[in-house]
Amino acid sequence: MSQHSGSDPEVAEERSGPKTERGRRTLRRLLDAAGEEFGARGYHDTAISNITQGAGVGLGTFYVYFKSKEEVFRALVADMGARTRHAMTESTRGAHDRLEAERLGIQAFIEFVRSHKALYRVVMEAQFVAPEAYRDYYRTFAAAYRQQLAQAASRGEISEGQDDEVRVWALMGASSFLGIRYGIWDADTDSASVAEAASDLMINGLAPRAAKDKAPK
Amino acid sequence: MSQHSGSDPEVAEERSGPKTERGRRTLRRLLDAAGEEFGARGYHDTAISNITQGAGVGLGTFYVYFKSKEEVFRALVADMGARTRHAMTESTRGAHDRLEAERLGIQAFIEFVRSHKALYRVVMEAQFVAPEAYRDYYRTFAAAYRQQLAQAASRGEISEGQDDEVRVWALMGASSFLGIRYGIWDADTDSASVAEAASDLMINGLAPRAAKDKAPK
DNA sequence: TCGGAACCTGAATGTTGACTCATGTTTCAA
DNA sequence: TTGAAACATGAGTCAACATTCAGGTTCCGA
Repeated sequence: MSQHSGSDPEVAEERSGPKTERGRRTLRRLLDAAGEEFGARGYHDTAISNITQGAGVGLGTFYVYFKSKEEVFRALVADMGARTRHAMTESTRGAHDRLEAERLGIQAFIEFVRSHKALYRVVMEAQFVAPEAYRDYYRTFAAAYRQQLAQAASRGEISEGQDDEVRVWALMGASSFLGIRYGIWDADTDSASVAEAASDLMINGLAPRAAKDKAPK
Repeated sequence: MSQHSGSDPEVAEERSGPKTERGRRTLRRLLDAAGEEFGARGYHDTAISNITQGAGVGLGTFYVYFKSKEEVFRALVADMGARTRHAMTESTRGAHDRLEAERLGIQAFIEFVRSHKALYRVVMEAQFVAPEAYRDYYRTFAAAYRQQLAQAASRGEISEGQDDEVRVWALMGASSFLGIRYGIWDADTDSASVAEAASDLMINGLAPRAAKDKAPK
């Protein structure tokens, strides 16, 4: 929950993070508070003093741990990237094939956004506040996704597409928008049925089903 | 091109816009300059003085036409909404059926983003600067898109989906991400082949093609 | 030719908020 | 016990705007 991923977020300290337990605790409080505040008010409407108050530390303390306002923000985006990938990996672990994994992934993503509304907003705002971090977020995700598709295709579970990079971005875009639409704007809709409808589209496409008991036209 | 849509953007003037030709020209210059600046530097890094300098007018003149910085921004988003819908309508006009329209639409969207990079950024940033305007942008788009799908389904051109709202958002998301990926980040890739690969996914899905000359498995 | 409506202007105002720094306080190894 | 490394602090600095305003200038009908 508050493990903040594997690789330490880049903190101000030239090398290594806090040296003492007290320091690590303070860093964690600052990161958590920053997530809350940025998520709730957005980057520009969040003052450093909001964050330090949220963390229950003095204003100056912030600059003991971060070089700038932007730096915490970047750390949060990187952290979210790791968490998102982790959640996706977990949710699709039990799938029997890629097609099932797609459905599970879409549903898990919507639910992930729902339960991390604030932090997910941070990721999206990164597009404007820290474009590099934003691109990394999606590039890393896309790379992992591509590999999944390639393996699935070689197993014959999905078709050989014309261009997996394109497929991956289309799929990420679909999930992303569904995440906003049903994870944030309309968080009451049953996520399973949304995922069912969406994965039906992603798996079978828009084309009319070949008629089985009825001649077409 | 610079018609700025049908319904006037909401200007500061309580009722009606500029009364004279000079006024209309100044308003247009301000809107164009605002689009340039916001698109290039983003909302928060753009100062009103940047806009007025770009438009070649005095600082105070801005407030003759707009109540606030946010107001121009909203006007720009609304304008872009109209232009986007217009571009999509035009590009799919000649399609023989909905499946072809999808491919044309994806390609047209990528090209639209390419040729309006700056303004498209404005739309995306609206998510944080003017959330209402952002939601309107997509809601209006979604409504029109749904209607297209419903009609196509009744004509038998596409399958009856489980939930057209979900399909529409997935499709918009896919196009949106492809627009960013291939319209902004990598604007050199041939848009036709991206659209071809993407529409193949949206039309036929990920599922392996039913074997015609080879038994499955 | 005149008056007022429409339009233009940029210096001045006021606020906001990121970041610094000089001065503590706490921790802990020797 | 001690001193120095690590950590904490918040008043003060400073630059960056958004917005206002009081005083022009231009246009046009009568």
